[in-house]
Amino acid sequence: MSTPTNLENAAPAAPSDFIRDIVAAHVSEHKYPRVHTRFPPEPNGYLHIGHAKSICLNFGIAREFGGICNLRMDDTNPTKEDIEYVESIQADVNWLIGGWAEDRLGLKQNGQTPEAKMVDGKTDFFVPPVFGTSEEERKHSAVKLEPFYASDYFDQIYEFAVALIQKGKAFVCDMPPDQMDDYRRNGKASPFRDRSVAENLDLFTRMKNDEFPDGTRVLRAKIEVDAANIWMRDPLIYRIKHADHHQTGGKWCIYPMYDFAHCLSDYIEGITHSICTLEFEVHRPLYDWILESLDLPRPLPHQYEFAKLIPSHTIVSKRKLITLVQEKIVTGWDDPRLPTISGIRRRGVTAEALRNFAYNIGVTKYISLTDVAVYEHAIRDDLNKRAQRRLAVLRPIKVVITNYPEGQVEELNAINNPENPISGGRKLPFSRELFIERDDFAEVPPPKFFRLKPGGEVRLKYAYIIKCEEVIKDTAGNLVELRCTADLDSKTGGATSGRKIKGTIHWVSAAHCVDAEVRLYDRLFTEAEPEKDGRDFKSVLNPHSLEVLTAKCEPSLKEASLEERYQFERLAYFALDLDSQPGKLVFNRTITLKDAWAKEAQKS
RNA sequence: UGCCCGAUGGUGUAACGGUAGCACAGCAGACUCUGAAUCUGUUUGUCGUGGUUCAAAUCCACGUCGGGCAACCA
Repeated sequence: MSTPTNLENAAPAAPSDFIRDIVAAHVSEHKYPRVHTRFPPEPNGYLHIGHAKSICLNFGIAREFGGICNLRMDDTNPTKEDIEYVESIQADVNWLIGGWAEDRLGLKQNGQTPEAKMVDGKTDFFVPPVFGTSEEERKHSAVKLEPFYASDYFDQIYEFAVALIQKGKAFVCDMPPDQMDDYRRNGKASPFRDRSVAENLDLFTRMKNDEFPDGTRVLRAKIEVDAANIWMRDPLIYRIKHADHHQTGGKWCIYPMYDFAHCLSDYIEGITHSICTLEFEVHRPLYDWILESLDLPRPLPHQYEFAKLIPSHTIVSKRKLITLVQEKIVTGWDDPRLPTISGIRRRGVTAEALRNFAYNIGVTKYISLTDVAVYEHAIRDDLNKRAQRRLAVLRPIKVVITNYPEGQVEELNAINNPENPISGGRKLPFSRELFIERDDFAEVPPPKFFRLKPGGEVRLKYAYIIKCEEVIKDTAGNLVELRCTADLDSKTGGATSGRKIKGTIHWVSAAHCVDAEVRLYDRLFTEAEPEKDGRDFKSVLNPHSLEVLTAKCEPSLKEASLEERYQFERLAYFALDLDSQPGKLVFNRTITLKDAWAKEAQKS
């Protein structure tokens, strides 16, 4: 999005956490020629706010230490993955790192796969990154770039498996799945554990050549039968799966498991710091064992683990996100109520706000629940500096200024953003008939109410001080109109404009305003932990997570753009939605302004 | 049950043997042509018990509590 040029760069100078400390130590001792991280999502769902934390960590490190961060699709399970997700992941990553770390993004030339070369007399596989480009440059470049894919390495990973067999460190196991699980749980050796290298090679080749049905045979690493760490109990590294792959089509009927593919993918790409979440901690010995068993010529990557983000008042598990989408509880993966990156973006949150949030929450190994208020604060903080102020009335009541001439129109000066003087101003039409916010009038005012009330005065922002003279109701007793008089000398800058009036309210001119659909989003769940104590998250859905209204907007909003952010004064921040058409404005409420009055009103 | 990891105010995080700090939230006030923003003040904390030390959130031991893993998922 376009960024006002004079915005202070709110991004804090240098984040610090235990992983960056490790990287910094490696840099100072020149352990690696260059820091190289990676962000390796599986394309089986949309990226969410938890991934955003990981992206900010991995690209942040690349950025701070002059390194590179590869984007890699961790696509070793074709039955769960889809090209739709590959595409959404790229869009989301580009958006989040745009203008911040996009030049650290490691990609590869379209179709490029690792080549075998000799290093120190050993066969090696390596695929170099292309980096230092902006998204814009990539779009116009003749050389097409794309993410890395674990599936690009299936040939090499297969070779590594063969090498492991040849070293006597892997074997083909014919046990049925249930029995194998049972043996592993009980630390018993597979009866096939001691097959000869020749037989293993033959069987593995035949697995690859489509001679066996799914589930009949697997390749297992030969490590330890009864290791304390279950992941070291002769873990499975290749399985037969007759399924077309979104990248390799029908080429393979065997696919490597995560543990085998991931460390080797890291190695092939020259990754130095393989940063993942805590649940992989127990896999680390296996990660190291595989790489160390293969006698590889280049420095090995190492794995470091951190606690994933758990935000309050939402859910982040892919399976449950899918449920919300499929059961149409939300409108799609980019529903602005969802914690998906595409939903967050559509809601109007900027990438910078999301990055600042990621910085604020830090990185540790302690599993914690992050209060959504921290997230909301990051959004408000960003939007306050960025958003153009506008006047709009969500729930209108009509006001007639009885002492203002009929047919007269004044153009009043309004400031676009008091936080940002160079953002300039605009003209606001004022006339005899206006709309004000329903909540800004009370016939029977509660204590400390300093908005409009019968016989009371209030200031219209940028305009006059008005006094409520009469309340007009229909026969049913519903409020239809307020008749007010204005202090005609009190216009901003006028003789009596300095009068102390406690309340200032927003308004629009009835004859000049434009209608817009506004979608008022709120938290999707009413509870901080929707699934606390095994409760069904659907039982705590917030019934008011979306309210749609037609708002009365000042006319300048006709020129609203998708890139801009708006504050409807005294209400909330809004962004134009994708659904907007020429002549039909649709705004998403990104987040409300803090509302001290709501808190005060609740006390009484 | 085994193995691994963790524990600092309400929440999140810092302090790397030497004054427990910051942010969010809360509360009180100032300012205000946004009850926003801004500013000021403020409540609340080192899981427990021992030990080492002049000195422990930090090192050690034991315990308690919480979490992860035990998929032909990643």
